Amino acid sequence: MPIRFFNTLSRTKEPFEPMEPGKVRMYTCGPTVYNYAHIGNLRTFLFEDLLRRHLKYRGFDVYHVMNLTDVEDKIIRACKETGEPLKSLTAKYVDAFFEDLDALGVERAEEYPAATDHIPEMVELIKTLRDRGHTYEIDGSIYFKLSTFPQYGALSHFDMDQLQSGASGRVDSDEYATEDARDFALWKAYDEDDGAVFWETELGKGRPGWHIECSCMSMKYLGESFDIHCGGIDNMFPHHENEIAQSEAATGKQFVRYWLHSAHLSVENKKMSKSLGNIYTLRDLVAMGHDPLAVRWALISTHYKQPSNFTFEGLEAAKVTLNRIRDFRIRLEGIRGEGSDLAEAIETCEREFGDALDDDLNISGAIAAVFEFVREANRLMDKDDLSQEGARQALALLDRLNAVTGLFSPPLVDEVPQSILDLVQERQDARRAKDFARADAIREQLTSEGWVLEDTADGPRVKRT
RNA sequence: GGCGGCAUAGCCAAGUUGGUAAGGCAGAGGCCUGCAAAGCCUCCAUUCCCCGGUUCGAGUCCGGGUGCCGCCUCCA
Repeated sequence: MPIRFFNTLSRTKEPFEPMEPGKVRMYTCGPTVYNYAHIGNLRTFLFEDLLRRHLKYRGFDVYHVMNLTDVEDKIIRACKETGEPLKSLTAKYVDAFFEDLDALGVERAEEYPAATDHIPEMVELIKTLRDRGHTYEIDGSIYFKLSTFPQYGALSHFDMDQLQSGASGRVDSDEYATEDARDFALWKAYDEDDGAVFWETELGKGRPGWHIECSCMSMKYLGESFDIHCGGIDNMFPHHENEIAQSEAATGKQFVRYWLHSAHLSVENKKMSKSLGNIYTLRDLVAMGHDPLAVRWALISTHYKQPSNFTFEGLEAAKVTLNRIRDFRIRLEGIRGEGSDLAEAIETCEREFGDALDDDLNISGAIAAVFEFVREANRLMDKDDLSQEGARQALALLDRLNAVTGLFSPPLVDEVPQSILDLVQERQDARRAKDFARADAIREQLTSEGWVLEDTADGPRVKRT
């Protein structure tokens, strides 16, 4: 069965075939680095991570580019408010962004181009558009003339004549001195509010519009036509629509073949908003004591196209589920004897897992396949009938599936303090002396200090709660 | 006003071309255990927002409602 993706362009699931066999070139809209990424942003990045990992799992050579938007209205505003220079402000949040990715176990893309490193390329692209008659200039700013690109709207399926300009209530009319309200800026002439943020270029003194960086950098690193472009659903219009207009007007070629958009995340059934105080960053959750991998689980385990609801109850459930996998791995690692293997179950699990993800990244189905396998393997271990080789193969399976999802990794080994080990030993002595009251008291003490004690066939084991 | 998405057990959430409701969490009972924990077994949706229709058969198709959500110029 081929991989199929829901392509926003056609609004249908299509078999995925890259332009160049065996090689996938993809671009994903990255962070605007003026703040810490919130869990909604992270959900999208996790979906894209799953996408690239699954393509690699299926044998594709993936070349993935994610931009860093480091010049833009909100950033400039933040600079004004804090008095911090653009570069140092954005550098701080770029670092934070990569820290978050690492904590969540997100694989690195091949390239992370920053907008401010590509001003000359953007100028060139704008000049090309100008030469081709797609632009006009007002007061030093250059705009894309939408009337020269009649295909506009193909992605979002908006009928431009029916768009109600300003319906979202977010448009500041003063901001748009364009001929047509729908035209968008390619280059913004310098304004005093921009402070020290400007470039002296052939187009004059100013800065690029937001959309142009994605057209420019994606085509620079991936070519004028490439396979996959992703982003949050909110970027579909106008951002991605504008990217298409800029790119295709400049090259005359199809820009992107498959567009994949992730749905939004709500928090406790409410839209994230400052007034509700429910915009969480990864570091907020970690500060509350949550495991980043539990956050990964909570954010990745709902199909990307499905609106998802983040709840603390769900995060707890993710933690418990993650622990189930971790305990399972530890149990497998302890298997030594002879017995049956799990060849058939492994084959079934991996096939169902792969089939599910091939079907537009059906992560729920993939996870379900893994739990069927976990139960079967546990059953065999309960009967003491799993061979060491079988256990080894089961662990190898988990490693393969972990390479795709990042959900089945080995637990981090907790450093157990000597004081805790002493208590464990003391309890063992008490048990041997049949002083169970004392033994239970010690276990309660361990619990209160954040450790769970389990008596296993191989002796007592402590782990973090 | 326009466009789009979603409604499946207490919660989260899958359900290809219609064929008789995955999985996880929580809960109940049992096995195991000195007691636990972990694990395993059993139970937990005559039913998939509502009303019609097509069909031998619909969560899945068609028509009509209801509710929630998103986008409509720079929010992933």
